Amino acid sequence: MDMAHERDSSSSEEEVMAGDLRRGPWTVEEDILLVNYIAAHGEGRWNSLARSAGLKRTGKSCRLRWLNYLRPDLRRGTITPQEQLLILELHSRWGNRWSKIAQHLPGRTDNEIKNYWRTRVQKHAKQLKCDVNSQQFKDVMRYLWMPRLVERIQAAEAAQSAADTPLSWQHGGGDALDESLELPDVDSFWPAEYGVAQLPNTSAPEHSGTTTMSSSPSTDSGTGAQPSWPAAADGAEWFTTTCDATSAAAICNTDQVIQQQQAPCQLGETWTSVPLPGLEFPEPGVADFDIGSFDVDSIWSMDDLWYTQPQFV
DNA sequence: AACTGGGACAACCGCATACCT
DNA sequence: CAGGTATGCGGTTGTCCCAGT
Repeated sequence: MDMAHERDSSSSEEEVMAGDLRRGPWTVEEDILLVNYIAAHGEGRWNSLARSAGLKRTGKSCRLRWLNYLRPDLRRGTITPQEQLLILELHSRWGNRWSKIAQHLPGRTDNEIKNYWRTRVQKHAKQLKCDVNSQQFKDVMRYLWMPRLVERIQAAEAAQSAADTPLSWQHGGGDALDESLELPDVDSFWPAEYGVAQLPNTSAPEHSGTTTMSSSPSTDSGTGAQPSWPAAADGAEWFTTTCDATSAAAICNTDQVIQQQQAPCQLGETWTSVPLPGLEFPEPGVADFDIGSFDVDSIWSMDDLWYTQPQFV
């Protein structure tokens, strides 16, 4: 979206004048003034910059405009599944520390991430009639959406390597991905410090075999506590999302015992959606986090419940 | 065609912290 | 060390656009 540059700078009727200071949407002329001034003198000292550049704006306003819109290294366009995955993971760890989260998404601003969270993620929580900070909703993210995102990332990767053609992340291929966005490699995109542990390819981490909750290795404290899982072979990386029967059952409001896969999802593996035993599934019914629409009932009923498990190959 | 409601995003506001004198 | 100023951050609001009616 590039509303500011489409706006006619003469349409200033709605803009509020507070004393000698302008407020409201920025005009093209103001943008040019700010960009040119920063190009010549650099950024910083925003109050004096605003005056020197001839902008009738507060320093705060100039800084925000520059950081959130005019800065040349901004990456505009659709939030990719990789970025979504990272946002979910980092938010689960740090909460609403938007600036901190944004530092790990090059070219994205804290404002953009914050808006994404409010418009997409909180919307889903609202649809599910639960608080976005509730354990219930966190479980939905952790056990359904995040594995699904991993699945989609890997599927797209596979498709890309097979066809070596531009990809669309959108369902149905109707909405083209911003062409400026390169599709990053999952392994390189997901650095080890983002809550991944090393585990062997051939065996899942030891678990009780009961419904004991295996908490995610990522913690909100941000202290970097890592799980005491076995070391990996062959550089395998494990995604922190774990599939746990208790939480899955809670998510689905059912007492039915769900086959659990307590091993974290491994990024390097092939992921498959597996129907629950004894149930028939016409189509995968997991929430689609990207397109922003899904059937709430499909989350909460058993009819469409799928869970994801790593397929060892 | 007009209206309306919701989504998406830009911008503002208040507070906290850092920095400077 | 205290006070003032600048900057950064998170929450909230405002505005535009578009799909549905």
